[in-house]
Amino acid sequence: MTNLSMTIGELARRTNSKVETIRYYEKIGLLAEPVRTAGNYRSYGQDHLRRLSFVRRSRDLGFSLDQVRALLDLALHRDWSCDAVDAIAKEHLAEVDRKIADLQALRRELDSMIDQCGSGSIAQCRIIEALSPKE
Amino acid sequence: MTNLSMTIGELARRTNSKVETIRYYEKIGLLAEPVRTAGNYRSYGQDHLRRLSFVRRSRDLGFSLDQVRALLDLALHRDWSCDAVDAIAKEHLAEVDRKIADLQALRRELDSMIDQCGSGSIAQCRIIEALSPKE
DNA sequence: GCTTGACTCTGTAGTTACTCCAGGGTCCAT
DNA sequence: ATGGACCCTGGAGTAACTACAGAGTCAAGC
Repeated sequence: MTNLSMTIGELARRTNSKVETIRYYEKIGLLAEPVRTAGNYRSYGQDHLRRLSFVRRSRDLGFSLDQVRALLDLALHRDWSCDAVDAIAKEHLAEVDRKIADLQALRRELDSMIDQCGSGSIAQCRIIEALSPKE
Repeated sequence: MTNLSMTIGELARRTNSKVETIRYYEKIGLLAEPVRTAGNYRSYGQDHLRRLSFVRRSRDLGFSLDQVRALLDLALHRDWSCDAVDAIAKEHLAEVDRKIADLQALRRELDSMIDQCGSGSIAQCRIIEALSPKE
């Protein structure tokens, strides 16, 4: 076992977040209070790193903190019925699939713009249409 | 041409947003002021629907309003050099690809949980690990 | 062993992106 | 001609950060 231990600044760097955000997550109970050093500095370990990374990346994917909390609960599925886990997982799966489809549509359009650019000028741009309601 | 025209409430319903959010976007200049009816009601057309849909879905995918503005500018690429369009599009493309990869990892884990549930109970859950830094 | 600069602490105020009233006007089906 | 569902403006409230201020900690170098 790697007995990793880091300061709040290092954790922030590794999870691409701000120091203040980490303290904020601690305050609202999303991240467990870490142990403190003799000088009262927060000291984080591997599980803090994993959990915070999950939170930050989920947020970056457009999930609210409440949804992130639900996903974390799902992850720990402490004494839950399989039916409940199944229902919640399926709901999230549907949303994830929707997001993937939207991102792929956006991706195609960005790609096509870069392509067109390579050949001199941009003939057309449909990135707005990529995320518009299909009629 | 379909000469579509709708109230703010209908636009909200069609774009999965709140009436107040639309008025807020108008206030900060993200959405053009629509024409008004005799009774001072906002009246929206096809392009408002498209643009707002793009904004809402981009937001749902975790882009900030500033990023959305950049994408919209890119979409309209009024008198921009191809180099500029290319650079910005490539930057966004990289981020989009990252997001797709993360969502697919999350998707796999949710899928596997649903699978395990089907066969009685959950043996393991790795959704946190799915979005953790790979060591 | 003392300084100095980068980092941490708590607490509070500011920002972004909405969201929710209050108090009133409009529209239209009965 | 009236009740209910909608719209208007303006302002306050919420979620999720983000940025100080003022003070303490730590390790490197002299």
